[in-house]
Amino acid sequence: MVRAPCCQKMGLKKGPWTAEEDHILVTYIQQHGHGNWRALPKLAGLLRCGKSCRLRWTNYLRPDIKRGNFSREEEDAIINLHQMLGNRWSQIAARLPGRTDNEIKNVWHTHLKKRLKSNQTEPDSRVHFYSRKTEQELEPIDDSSYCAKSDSLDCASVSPAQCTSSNTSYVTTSDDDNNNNSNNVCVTFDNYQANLPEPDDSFWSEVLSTEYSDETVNEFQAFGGDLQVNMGPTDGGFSLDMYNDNNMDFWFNIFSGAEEIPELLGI
DNA sequence: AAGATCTGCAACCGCCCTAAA
DNA sequence: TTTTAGGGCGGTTGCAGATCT
Repeated sequence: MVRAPCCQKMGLKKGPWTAEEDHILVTYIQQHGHGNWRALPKLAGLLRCGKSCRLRWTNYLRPDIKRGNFSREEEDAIINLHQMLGNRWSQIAARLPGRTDNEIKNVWHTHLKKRLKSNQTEPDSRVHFYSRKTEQELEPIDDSSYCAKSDSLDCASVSPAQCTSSNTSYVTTSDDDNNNNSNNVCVTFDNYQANLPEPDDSFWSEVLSTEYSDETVNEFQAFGGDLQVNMGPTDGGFSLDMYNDNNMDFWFNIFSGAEEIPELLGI
């Protein structure tokens, strides 16, 4: 058997798809499914290679694709996931329903990479919160502040090296947005140290036991590696997610909401 | 107003993995 | 065990529209 060149056969069309081609492809797949991509264009009457058809379908024509701009929440999710997964776009896409790996890859290269680069600071070991207060007015932010100002909050992550065994939590973050012109300021863990207790064993135990059984947590930990907890802003306030370094299939949302996390952090 | 440059994104390329022959 | 087809994936390209000068 000799491998036939996929997209280099004479007479096969390349380049942008026309509305008519889209219609033919969608109609065919709706009626017959896509089964064998290589055979599909011939059966459907398209002068395209199977690979081109597959890409057009998966990246553009699939009915479950969400079109339109990415929300701030989605962008933050991509940034967080990219920190964990690197350029594994398909894995990132799997966690963002309706978005394709190609779309996420484009957003990363055109928006998010620049956003991170322009705001990048030295890596540190502080947890960052943002408020519309001026730096001189730093003070502990109460729950209602978080709720009301969730749209001005940026990325924060809290990552204990071990959920149940560490005495001192390891706290890290990415400094994502020092956007002064919107009067946002960065409130660091250091600034809060007097008022914000470091999350300790009891904090993580409480978080985990609230939502998950011991069995689930044990299974989660059995894969080894560090338990990681990511906290970031969402439309509703905060989302706290737990994942395992060594097995990305383990990904749990612990909380979503404005109230619980500041409360648990003792803010 | 027009040409130059930049930006965003759809599509392609080529490598890799897996299942089947 | 080897070879191949099929499909998945990440990197890159090229074009069209937007913005700048």
